[in-house]
Amino acid sequence: MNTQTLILGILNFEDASGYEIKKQSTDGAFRYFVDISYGTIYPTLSKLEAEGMVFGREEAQSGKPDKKVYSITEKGRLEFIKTLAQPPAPDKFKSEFLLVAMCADLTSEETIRHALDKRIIEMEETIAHIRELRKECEHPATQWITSYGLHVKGADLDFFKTNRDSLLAIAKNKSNEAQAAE
Amino acid sequence: MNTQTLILGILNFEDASGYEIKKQSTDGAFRYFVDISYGTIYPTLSKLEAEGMVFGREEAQSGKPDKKVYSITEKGRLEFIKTLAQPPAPDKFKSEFLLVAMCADLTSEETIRHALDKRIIEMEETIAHIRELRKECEHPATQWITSYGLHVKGADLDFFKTNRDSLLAIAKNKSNEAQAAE
DNA sequence: TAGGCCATGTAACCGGTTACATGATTAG
DNA sequence: CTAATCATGTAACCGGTTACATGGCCTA
Repeated sequence: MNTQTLILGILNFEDASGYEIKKQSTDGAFRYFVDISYGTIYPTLSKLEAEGMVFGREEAQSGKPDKKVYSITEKGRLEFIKTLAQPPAPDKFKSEFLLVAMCADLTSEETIRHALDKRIIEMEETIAHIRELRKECEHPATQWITSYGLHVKGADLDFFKTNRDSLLAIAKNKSNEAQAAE
Repeated sequence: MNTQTLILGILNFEDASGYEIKKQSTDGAFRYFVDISYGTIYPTLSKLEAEGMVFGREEAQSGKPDKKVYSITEKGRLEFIKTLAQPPAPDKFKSEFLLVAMCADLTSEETIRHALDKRIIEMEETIAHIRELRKECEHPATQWITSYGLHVKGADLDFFKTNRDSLLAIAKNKSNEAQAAE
C-alpha cells in the first residue's frame, strides 16, 4: 500500500492539512495501516494536487501558522475506490519481540523479563487506544474493525499474561551460560 | 530489525547458504520476522564475513551447483546476543485488508466478500503452517512462539468467521451507489 | 527562558527490492 | 521440451526516512 492511497483514504474521511495527516497516521485510527513521515506527506500532497486528485486551500489561523487544508476531489475519490476493489495484499506482521523470545535460551532471564513486560505494557496501551477510537466514532465499518482489534489484541494479551512464566523458565535454564558471554 | 541481525539469527540455529537463508525467511519459521531478498542476502553475507561475524566454506554437490555454506563465528554469536539484549521495537502490523474493511461502505458487497474470503483462506494457511513448524521442531522457545501464534491467529480466524456477515451488511447498504461509480 | 506544539517544506541518504545474467539438473 | 528447483551474484532503481531550515505562539 503506497502513501498516495493512504493519503487519499484519510482525506476521504475528512479534510486535513499535511500536519494533520501525519497526526492521523501516527496517533489516529490510521496508525494501524501506516506511519508516514513529513518527508513523504508534503511531496505526495503536491503530486496528488497536480494530478487533480486533491485540492488545497490556504487557511489563516489566529495565533498559529497558516495551514493548507486539502480535500479529496471526485476524481481522487473514484481512484481511491478503484484501488480498494483490488484484492488487498496479505497482512504484514513483524515482531522483534518474537525473535528475542525464540532465542530465549541464549539470553538472560532479565532480558526476557524486560522484553516481556515492555510488550505487555504496549499491548495494554494499544487496547486502551482502540477503546478510545471506538468511543469517538460511530461509523459502522470503523466499529467493526475496532471490535476486531479488541478481540485479537485481547487474545494476545491473554496469552502473554498466562504464559509469561513459562518463557521466563526457558531463559532461566541457561542464564549462567549467557552471563559468561557478557 | 536489520538484515544483518536476522541473518545472524538464522545462522545461529543452523549453518546455511544464501539460498537456504532465503528459504528460511520465506517459508520457514523466520517468515514471521522477515522476508529478505537475494539482493540483500548475498551482499550482507559478504559484509558479515569481512567483519568476521560468519565464515563460509565452498561445498561441492553432485548434480547441483556448488554452494557456499556459512557458519556463525563466536564473534558473530556474541554480537547477536548483544543485539538481543536491547529492548525490542514494538511489533509492526500493517493490513491493507483493514483499510478496505474500514471503507466497506464505499465499495460493493462483492469486493468485501472477495477480500474477506481471501483473508480467511490466508489465515487458515498460516495456522496450518505454524502447526507444521510445531511438529518439526521441539526446541522449547520455538514451541512457545508457535503456541502464541496458534492462539492469536486462532482468535483472529474466529472473529472473521463469526463477524463476516455483519461487515458484508455494511457494504450492501450502499452497493448501488458504489456501482454507479464504476 | 526553555521546551513543546503548531506548521511547511527540502536535500541527502539508505535499506531494500526488482530485474537481470548465468547455468546445470530433474521432474512432469 | 518445458518448467521448476538449485545456486550465486550485481546494477539500477525506488520508496521512504532523517535531519535540517524556519519561525511564531503558548505553557511550565
